[in-house]
Amino acid sequence: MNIGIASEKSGLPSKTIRYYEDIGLLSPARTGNGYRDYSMADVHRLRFLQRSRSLGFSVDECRELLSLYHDKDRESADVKAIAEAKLVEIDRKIAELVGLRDLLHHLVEYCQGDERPDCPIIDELSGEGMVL
Amino acid sequence: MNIGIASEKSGLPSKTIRYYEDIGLLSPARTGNGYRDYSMADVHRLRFLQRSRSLGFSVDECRELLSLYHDKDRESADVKAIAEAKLVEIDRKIAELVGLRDLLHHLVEYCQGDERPDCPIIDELSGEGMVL
DNA sequence: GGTAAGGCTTCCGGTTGATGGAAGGTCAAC
DNA sequence: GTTGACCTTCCATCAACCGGAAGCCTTACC
Repeated sequence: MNIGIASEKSGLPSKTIRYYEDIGLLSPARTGNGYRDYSMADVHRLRFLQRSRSLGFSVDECRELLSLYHDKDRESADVKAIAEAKLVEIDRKIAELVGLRDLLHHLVEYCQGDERPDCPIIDELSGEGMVL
Repeated sequence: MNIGIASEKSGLPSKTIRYYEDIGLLSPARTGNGYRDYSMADVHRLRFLQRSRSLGFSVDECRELLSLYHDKDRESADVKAIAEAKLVEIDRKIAELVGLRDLLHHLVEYCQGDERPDCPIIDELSGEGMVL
């Protein structure tokens, strides 16, 4: 199957699929004319990558998950550890963003948003604010 | 004042300060020996940048905020609009991450995390899961 | 047989926001 | 006079791709 079809089936752009091949995440067969030829197993692998990436795993983590996926003797604890680390990281990111939002929200509320030049947001950024 | 001092005073690494100059965010004077020579106004500008970036504004948004900062006739509404757009974006990012966390959390809870190979996380990623 | 469209190939460059390092000039102290 | 800290420029690298150019391959249509 050509890359266009693999792209449709996996939900990944062709560009991304070639990129994943470049960095060694898969190596499809080639037909006589030099076209890449994807098997169903390749597509499966691509979908795995698409799902993992959309769950926030980095490409390197995906690489690790893929090797665990193919390791029939894997221990589920190994997979769980990766997922839990990711969870902690996501929680940290959320907390950081919430803090950011609260601060920004506070500033926006205090800003009149009219035609006058007084602006607590600018004051804050310039170091003359009362919040930070 | 040399870049090292400006770095200390602004809280930005020297590398970053030079980078900001490269992309046209400031242009300090030079002394006879070719060293950059920062004024207090430069340092003020750098702190403004440091604060804006840490509030999640992109470099281009910082550029815009800086020009509003120096525009004595600015309307606070202009600044507020930028901040509000950023707020919406941050909220969207938070919602996305929360969704991600919930899903991942769900998977981690269902995973035994023992020495056996059965793993709902891998099942999910491989498309054999029950959640997605 | 010609040709036009669309899909495929490789390769190169750009994105964002810096960061690391090499090679070399400068300055202050001992 | 030489060490060490600081400064300069330039070039490369990171993640995870995306866009586009130049050039094959295949298929359809006349």
